[in-house]
Amino acid sequence: MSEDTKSTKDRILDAALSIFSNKGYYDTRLDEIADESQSSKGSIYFHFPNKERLFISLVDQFADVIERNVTEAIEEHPAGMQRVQVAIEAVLDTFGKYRRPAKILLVQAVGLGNVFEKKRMEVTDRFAGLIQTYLQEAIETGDIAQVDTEVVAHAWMGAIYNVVIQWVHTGEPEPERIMDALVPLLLKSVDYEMASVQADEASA
Amino acid sequence: MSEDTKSTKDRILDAALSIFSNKGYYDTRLDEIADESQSSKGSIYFHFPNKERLFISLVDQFADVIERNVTEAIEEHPAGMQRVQVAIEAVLDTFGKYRRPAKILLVQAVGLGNVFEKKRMEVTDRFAGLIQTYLQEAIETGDIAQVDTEVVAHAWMGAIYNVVIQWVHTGEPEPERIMDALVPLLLKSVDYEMASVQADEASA
DNA sequence: TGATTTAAACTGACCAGTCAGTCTATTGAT
DNA sequence: ATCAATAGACTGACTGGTCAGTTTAAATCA
Repeated sequence: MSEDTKSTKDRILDAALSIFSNKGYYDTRLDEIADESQSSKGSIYFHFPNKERLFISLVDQFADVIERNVTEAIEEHPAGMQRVQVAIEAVLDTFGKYRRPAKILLVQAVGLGNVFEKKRMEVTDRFAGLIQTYLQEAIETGDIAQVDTEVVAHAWMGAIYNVVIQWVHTGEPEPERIMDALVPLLLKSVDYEMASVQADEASA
Repeated sequence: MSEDTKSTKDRILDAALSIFSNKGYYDTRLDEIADESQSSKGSIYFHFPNKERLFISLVDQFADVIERNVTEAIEEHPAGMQRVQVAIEAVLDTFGKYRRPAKILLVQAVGLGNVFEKKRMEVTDRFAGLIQTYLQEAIETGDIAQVDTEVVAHAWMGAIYNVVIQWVHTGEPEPERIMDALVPLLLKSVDYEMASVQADEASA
């Protein structure tokens, strides 16, 4: 499916992704999206009710991708710390593969005022909730000692986000280096010495 | 110094802080700042060249406060991991004391487009650089083993930022709980078992 | 043909930034 | 002491560009 056989809606989404991720929400003009998508303003407003929703649909779309990748990666592993590790790796892997959506979610969707802030909280809570659940499981299976799972979850998310943001901005450190340094760091922070999980994704 | 004996410029800064932190940059109207500061639009433009610079001066102001607090807290401690610990505590302490400036720096200054992004990078790099330096010292003194200080620095900053952001948004977890859970977490992540540093600030 | 989709011109609310003018305080001259 | 001159701080009505969103008409499809 090349660029010109795609549906107009998809072309609009692609263009929006590209421009929003570069310029941020407020510096992006709908006319520019119309241009870049080889369509028109009317088209945009046919497919989306307004600028806000167009942007938010990009956020949602990517949040879904991440969540799907995590739950898929997890299901073939037993409950406990191994799941936590696999989940982190799946998130990092997804960010690594989709740099522009990552920038939208982690950078451009922040600080846009309260409407967007609410949406961001929603996504954030969704992920933090996931991490908390898996951590709780790991505590119950005895893999790690009792910890404040709420703080740990948010701290981990922040750590992951920030390292990825740095990469999104500068191209450094590369995903591989992030994976090598960050995963052990996070696991150690709850006193878990990791045993390397066989490289599933890497061979795919 | 009560509200009405303050200089106009200070009243403008106060109002700007309050409104920017609540509504974000783009949803803030200069007319509203003029209102709230009991001054006028002309006055704002007398003291600041434009909206952007007014906002940025708030960011700078707070970044300076943090850096000062950190360097002050540190100087009475010996190089090594104890400094790292004290630095983290000083940052958390400062965020805890200034919730609104914290929100400006951590939330409202993100995603505003490239001008602001540059400024944010500058501040971020400044702090990450500090942390990296202290970590490097701790490695040299043998307090901790070799680690990827760049990744660790950014991961820590992200962890701190994100937990604080959560608190800024929801009021939970409270600073004390953050301090209790987060500091050991971060130190453990580089394999350092902390010995509680005597409570300097607490008694002040 | 008629329903959907797209193009392009158009509208008008909005708001950052301007500026002519006022107000207040300080200085210096008589 | 009184007045005039100057400067710095401040006011708020006004403007002009911008751009999200609308409208209308044409094209494409079923």
